[in-house]
Amino acid sequence: MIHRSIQNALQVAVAAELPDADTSRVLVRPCDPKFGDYQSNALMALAKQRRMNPRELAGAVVARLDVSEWCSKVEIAGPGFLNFHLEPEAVSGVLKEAASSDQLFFEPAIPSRTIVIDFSSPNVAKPMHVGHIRSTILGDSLARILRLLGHRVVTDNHIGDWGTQFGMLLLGWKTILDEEALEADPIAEMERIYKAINSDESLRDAARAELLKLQSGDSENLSLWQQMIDLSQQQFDMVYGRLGVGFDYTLGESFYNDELAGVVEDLRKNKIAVESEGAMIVEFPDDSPLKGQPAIVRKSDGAANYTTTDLATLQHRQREWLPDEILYVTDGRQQLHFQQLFAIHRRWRPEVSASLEHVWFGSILGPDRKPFKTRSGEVVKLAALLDEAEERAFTVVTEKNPDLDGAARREIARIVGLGALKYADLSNNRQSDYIFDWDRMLALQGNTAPYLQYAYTRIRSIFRKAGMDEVSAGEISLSTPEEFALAKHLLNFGLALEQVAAEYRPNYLCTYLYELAGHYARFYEACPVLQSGDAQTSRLTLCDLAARVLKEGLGVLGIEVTDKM
RNA sequence: GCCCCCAUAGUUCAAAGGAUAGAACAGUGGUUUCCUAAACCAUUGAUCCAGGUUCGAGUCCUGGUGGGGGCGCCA
Repeated sequence: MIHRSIQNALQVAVAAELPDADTSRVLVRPCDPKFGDYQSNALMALAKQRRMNPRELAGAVVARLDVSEWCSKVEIAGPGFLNFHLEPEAVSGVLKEAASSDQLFFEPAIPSRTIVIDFSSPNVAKPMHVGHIRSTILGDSLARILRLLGHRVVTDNHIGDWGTQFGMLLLGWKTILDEEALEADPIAEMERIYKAINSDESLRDAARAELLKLQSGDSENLSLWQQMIDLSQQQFDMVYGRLGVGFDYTLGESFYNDELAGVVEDLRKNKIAVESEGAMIVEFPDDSPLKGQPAIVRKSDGAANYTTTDLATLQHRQREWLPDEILYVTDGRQQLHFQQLFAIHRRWRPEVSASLEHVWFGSILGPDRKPFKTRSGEVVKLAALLDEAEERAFTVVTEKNPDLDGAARREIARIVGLGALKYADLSNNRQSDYIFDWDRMLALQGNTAPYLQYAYTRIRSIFRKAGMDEVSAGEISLSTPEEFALAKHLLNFGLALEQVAAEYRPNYLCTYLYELAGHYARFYEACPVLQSGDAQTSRLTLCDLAARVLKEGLGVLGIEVTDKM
């Protein structure tokens, strides 16, 4: 990548001028086109530390800098910025190379890390709902992006398959289960019996008794419990199938049951956990934000809770996969829990160096800025949400392209509808709450999936018209501003991927792809491809590269493309 | 009460301590004998308040104001 070459050259020049400088912080980044193609502001910081004049330092560094292989000029601007302007021949050289390679403007990360990603985590016997969508989509996208960059990624769906709710479910199953309803819609029926038992105070003791039987290994209850899990997993698989989401492992909470007592005992022996009002708790007297907010690791009834399960899970992941990093993709409301979990783990396993990251996200709100619900105030089920996305997209496709046959329109609607839904989520900063709005996400203009998918179809349409599927590599000439701008933007795909990986924010990639589609649209307006004579092969190559980057970029967001729409 | 998160055009969102805060939607005006006009071009308009650190602050620190969330036996 040219960017990296320039950065390396700059680091060498800085090291020669200032032998004691930490050049790892000397970075080169894309910048506003009015200043150049890449920019570095590192010299201002270095000059400041040394009480030097930043422009003089810049002058001295530039005198030692040779980037003529890639740049037509390097300027010192403002208080001490370096602005780099790319040489068209250098850019077209990289494009030519990429055209005949699988490496699309990015390089594998060195070193490659092992990253465990914990996401989605639905509950057994409950419908997957809108609350699971951000975790599922974000986690899947991060997994894909980190894998593309060459990391070893382990995805683990930590489903909620254990806990007090099973007492009520078991009691309901034995007393009020409607077999036919279960057959027709198992999740709805399990939800119904749970609600029925839960709302009746007088059944509390009976439900508790069922729970105890389950916990002590009663074979009937274990078998019913397993049925509930299997029925739920079928539902999960259907939703994941539609979303194109997969997991390497599905290890639910129950997987760790046998380890919980040992974890608590270990914490007690090491004086990390202490008894309080019959429960075992961990306090954080030295940890400012956690002070006064103890975590319970064993309830007074002797049962462990989720903090303990998460500790056992951590231990298992550490032993099994030796991760460099573990990501927890969950709602921001669980921040306290994860701070406590990480703090306990640091004390319990100080030798473990894996970095633990809570990759949290904000809420999805309705137009009224309250949590997103249906009109009648119900939680929105995920399957219904996917149906509606496809249905709304089908209406649009039918309106825009009535000549396509029904099956083709259905398939396009599936790709466009699900793409729009995912992109609306991923294109926002994950930490923001965002307002769910069908019309905006499916809009045909603006920063939406349909806009990006449309850019792709326009490229494919050119190849269809040309009667070819791909173009054989040749010289690339970047003679117009639109061609040059598009080409230069293609080079930065890898930077966008790295930016996502550094902060676990796919919205950076969305922004990059949206800009790419914009550059392509301007190129498309200004530069005829077919019937452009000598320029045709060069322009077709540019089209093909843009299409490949769009497809791969959307692909790692979990979004498909289509040749026609 | 304590703790956490958030605050940017009319609206929805961006912004690696960097340059004149960037888009989109909505609004207004324009572009098609030409590869999909689901497009393109032009244009109006914003950092909650008060201090501080810095050559430079939407970004970091302190104190307010407003909103959301969490606080020992749900996850």
